[in-house]
Amino acid sequence: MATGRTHRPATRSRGIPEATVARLPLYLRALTALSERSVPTVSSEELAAAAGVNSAKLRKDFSYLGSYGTRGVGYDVEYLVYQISRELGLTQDWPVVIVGIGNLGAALANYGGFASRGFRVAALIDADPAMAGKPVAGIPVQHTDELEKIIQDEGVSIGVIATPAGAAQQVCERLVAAGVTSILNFAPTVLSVPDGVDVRKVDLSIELQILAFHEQRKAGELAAAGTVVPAVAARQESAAARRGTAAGQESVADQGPDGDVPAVMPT
Amino acid sequence: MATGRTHRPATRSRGIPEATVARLPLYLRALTALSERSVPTVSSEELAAAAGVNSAKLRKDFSYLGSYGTRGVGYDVEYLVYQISRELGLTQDWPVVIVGIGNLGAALANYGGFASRGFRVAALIDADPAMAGKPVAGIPVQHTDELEKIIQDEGVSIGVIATPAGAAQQVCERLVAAGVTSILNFAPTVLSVPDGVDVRKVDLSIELQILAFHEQRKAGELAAAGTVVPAVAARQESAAARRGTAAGQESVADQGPDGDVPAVMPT
DNA sequence: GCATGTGAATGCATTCACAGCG
DNA sequence: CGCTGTGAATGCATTCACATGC
Repeated sequence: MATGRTHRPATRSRGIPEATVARLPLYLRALTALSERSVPTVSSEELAAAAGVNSAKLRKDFSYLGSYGTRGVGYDVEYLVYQISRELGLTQDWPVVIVGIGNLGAALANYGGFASRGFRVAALIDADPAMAGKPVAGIPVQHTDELEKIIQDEGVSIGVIATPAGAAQQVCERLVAAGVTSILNFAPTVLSVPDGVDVRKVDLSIELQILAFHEQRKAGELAAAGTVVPAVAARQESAAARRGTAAGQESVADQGPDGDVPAVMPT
Repeated sequence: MATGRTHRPATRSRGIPEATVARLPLYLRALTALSERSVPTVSSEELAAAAGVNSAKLRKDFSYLGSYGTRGVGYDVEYLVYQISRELGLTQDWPVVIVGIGNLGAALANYGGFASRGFRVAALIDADPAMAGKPVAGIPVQHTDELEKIIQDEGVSIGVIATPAGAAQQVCERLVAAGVTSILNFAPTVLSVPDGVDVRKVDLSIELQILAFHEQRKAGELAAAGTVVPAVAARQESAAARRGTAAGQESVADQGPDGDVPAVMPT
């Protein structure tokens, strides 16, 4: 397995549903915005709208954390910010390492969202000796040889993998062996990890493919209904023009030899 | 709403569950790898292992597409690759535009996974006039003024937003008005879109926060069990040392004025 | 009165387990 | 005989609707 879930029945402490956990950061962001505008209190309806969910769901989510609202009034913004931050573990400092400083790794290093909210880029690591010492986002890149040392010295438990797909599993194993127990994987590979290690995956091409599926269905439905949408017509024309072949089966799975693109891999 | 789901009951055509759609790209990737190694046929068990799911789920997923396997044998790799590609709409060409060519936008433009699988970067768009004409990944950046023209000329229906959070909603509206109906959003904001437009969100800081939640719980459980994990101990020491304050509530939500980080925003 | 908090109802998704077929 | 394909069973997540309490 490597599905990014801890599979044991989760030591019956306070079982917050996974789906709820995934929404807490959303609420937190909306609340932080309110807090910055000095809004003192907010109703489930308003907050739900800001976070893009419906209010019943939000109330149920919050009910897992405890009773932090006031009936007839709403929620105290500051208090909720604190409670959610604490629940998510953001009141402590989480050093993270980013491995693979290509295009994507550099973008991540520069990402403001890392620095805020208790995360801190403890080190940037790359296999290319030519990168060593070169500063990215103000932090000097270190060579992969240092990986274990860095993780132990800094007490890193969260690692970000932004290497090519071919290197990801090996990097993953070194991270885990050195003590990392949570991994955010940007490489398009299934990582296998021992029990107790969480993996979350961010996969650009998967997201695009899901969108394409829905796009296609929209187009199909419209066509069936006899509607003609200009943009769609244009796309299909130009697509047909560009593509030599008729149905285009074998455009799938050809993309030149690998090891070319800097930090991210084919599909 | 803006939850990235078409909310109508989906014109009873062939209702492939959303969860299944989200896994098809995974299967496709595993199958493509097998195909490249000229493996002719594969069992649900093997393929499931390669894709990181269990075999029952995989079989059920495939059953929504039709009966493409052979009992007692398994699935024909090439045939399945084709069927899934077709189902996902990858046998046609999808021009996409990327808006916001900062660090992240550039990484996306260079991303190999874009180019393969039927996606084609039709244009890179940025609001900074200084960027105009500058080539990124071999494609000249165009100014935001051209946005509508590009989308119409190229028949673009999928847009990628990699701008700062502040600009995202406005960009989104222009994309939609120009005819885009699917959006992949990297900006940490809730986009609101009209019905019929799909939005998918990729949010780095949310992923990290979810990992932190699980990390924290692991640490708690271990502590409760009296175990001492070196890495954890180290992290907590150094965290305490670095942080002046005791419980650290107000490290949340301070990160200097915005408009500093190139293509991606705070949290 | 009004918005929270929550049992109960519904709807999806996953898993089980085995009938069916090559 | 082995592996697919799928009804039936289970488990989660979302939604409904209203009792509860400020």
